[in-house]
Amino acid sequence: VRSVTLHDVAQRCRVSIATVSAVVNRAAWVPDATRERVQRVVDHMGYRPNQLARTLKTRRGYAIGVVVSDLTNPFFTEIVRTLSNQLRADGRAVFLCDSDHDYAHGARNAAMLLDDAQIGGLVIIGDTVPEDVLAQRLRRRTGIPVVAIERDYQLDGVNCLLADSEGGAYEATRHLIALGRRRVALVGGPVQGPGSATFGRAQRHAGYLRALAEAGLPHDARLIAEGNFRSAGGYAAMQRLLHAGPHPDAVFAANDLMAIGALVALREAGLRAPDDVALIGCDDIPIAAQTSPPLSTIAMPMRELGEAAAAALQERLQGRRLPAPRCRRFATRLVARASTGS
Amino acid sequence: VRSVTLHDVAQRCRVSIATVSAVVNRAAWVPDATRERVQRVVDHMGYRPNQLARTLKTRRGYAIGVVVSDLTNPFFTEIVRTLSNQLRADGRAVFLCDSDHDYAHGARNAAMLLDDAQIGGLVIIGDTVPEDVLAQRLRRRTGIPVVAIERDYQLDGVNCLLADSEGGAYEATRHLIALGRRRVALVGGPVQGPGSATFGRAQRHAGYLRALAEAGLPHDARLIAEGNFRSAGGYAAMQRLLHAGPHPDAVFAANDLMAIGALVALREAGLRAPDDVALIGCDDIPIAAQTSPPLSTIAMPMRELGEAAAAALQERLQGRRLPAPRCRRFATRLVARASTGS
DNA sequence: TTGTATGCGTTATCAA
DNA sequence: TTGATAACGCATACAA
Repeated sequence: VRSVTLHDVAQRCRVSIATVSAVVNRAAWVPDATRERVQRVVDHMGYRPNQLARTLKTRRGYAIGVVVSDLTNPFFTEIVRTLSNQLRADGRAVFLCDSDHDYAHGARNAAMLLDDAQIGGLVIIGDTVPEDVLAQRLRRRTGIPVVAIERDYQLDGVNCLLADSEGGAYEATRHLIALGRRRVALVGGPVQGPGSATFGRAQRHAGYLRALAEAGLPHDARLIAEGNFRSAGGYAAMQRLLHAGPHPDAVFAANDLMAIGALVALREAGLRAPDDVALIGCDDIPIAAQTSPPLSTIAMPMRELGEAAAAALQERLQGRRLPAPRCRRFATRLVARASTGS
Repeated sequence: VRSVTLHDVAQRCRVSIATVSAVVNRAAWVPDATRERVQRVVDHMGYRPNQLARTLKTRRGYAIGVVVSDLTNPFFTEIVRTLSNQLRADGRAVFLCDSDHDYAHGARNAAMLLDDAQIGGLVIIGDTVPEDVLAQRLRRRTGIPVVAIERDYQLDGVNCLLADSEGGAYEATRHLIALGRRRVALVGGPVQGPGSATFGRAQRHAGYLRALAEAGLPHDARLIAEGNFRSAGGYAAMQRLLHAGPHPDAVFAANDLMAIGALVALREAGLRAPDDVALIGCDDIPIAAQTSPPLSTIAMPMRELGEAAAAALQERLQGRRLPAPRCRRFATRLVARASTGS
């Protein structure tokens, strides 16, 4: 059961395969008469160009590869969804790869996509593809558009889309302080290993410190706990915070997943939010609005990021060389819910 | 910047490309001497076979395609993760496509994977690829292994992996009744449209009815509300249930996402679980254990499903024709937490 | 034991 | 305005 090839169509039309190819690729020189005649047969026979052969020949893939750090984090899936819907609307295939918090997996995913599948463009979401690996792969396949979300690669040819996490963390912490809280803790991202190179990780730490300093609050190391951007990490970090001395009266968690874990730890310790401990997260993933109490958070511009990534990619694929500034920054926004009080 | 080809290696070794190809593909007839010599050069030059060319020639893709109904549902992502980790361990590339609750997207995804990317195997998770579309695509690419999870395709060449949702729903409902509840409601999946063809959808409805009948409880239409397997649908369904008359004293939601939505609706209505309404979900996604109160649920065998899918695929790719029975059923398990009482 | 040659389905360069 | 034809990188039947 072979599929229809250029050859079949050509034979049926009594033209050469070159002509059919020209019609399919909308070459300008084909006269309208033959164009129509051929096109009709193409439609009738249900001819579809073999993308493998096409890519083999042109070295320009038609599909877009997406590498994502953690598919179980709604922050990422939300971005992935808007991104791929947009790309699909642009008529592109999207191949997604999950790295499951692992640099090795991220590296393999990038290599598979770039070397094996020979994709036409790449989107990297999160920090799971090491910079040197990316640089090396890009050296082989030069000129291929790459867009990174929430990671600041110092590579030219790659566009970086970043959220203003520093500002968000600053606002979050200020919000807690304005509520009258004085022992404001941070459940941060991992200081090393997977997740640590996410752009927002250091930014959120910095924003937290800036707000504290501005309010003249002392810097207390016992108020800072390290998580891993996952729920279990937030849970463990909160427990450590509670056992480290007099418990904090407010917590800024560097993402919502950790905030949810922290919420569980608080509940188990018999503490209530916001009465005993005011809690604010970061990302504004859908479940944040459905926890009990609903979680205050810093909304990350997930849809904007996804759409901007698709747009940047499409723009560069259309041929234009320079894609605006190398890095673009997107605003965040405070969302106050019950977990920080009414 | 060309990459290394068979030709380059052959030239360097002073052998023909056929020999190098044989070494790379581990042909039996190559003498150990040359094999080693060639292999050394292969490694040294960093040769990697061009998968596109290889697939174009052999018509057997190396990658596995995965189509998933809803990437924002942790039930699916959990399966996807174990599946792709397993496949990666088997040395296969995995390309994932999200259909976002849309038959058209599902159809396009399957077509892209099968026709364009010419994958070597396909896994379909959920109900988003219409049966006729799949049948048609499979007719062109015959012999390609396909595994479906939670959807019962009546196609040969397709392995179906199904969970015992009927039994699970039955247990869930019985659990509620055993708690002394008499007005036991169902928040079900969508009766038509995307989601409706999921194997578990009808099964859960049936299990619920069986338990009611067995307990001699009357069948009351006002106790059944239709959701869409998403949180918002569960929320709306619960609201309808509450407005339809005297509120139910127990609810079985056909998945955890809807149960979480229902929980929010209950809270907003000033009702408490389990005191006023006992609530049980289905799936046992990670957040189910972290809601307030923690959600009782029917655990679906997500890891087993993912691993079995990888195993079935691998088995069929290794050449064995018949892959055990066409359909395999996996057990579910009741997990009692606070939302149904202590 | 090894090399030659053909073709997979395209695109692209020429010549007609 | 068209049609041969040579790659693209690889696998493989067949000749040596």
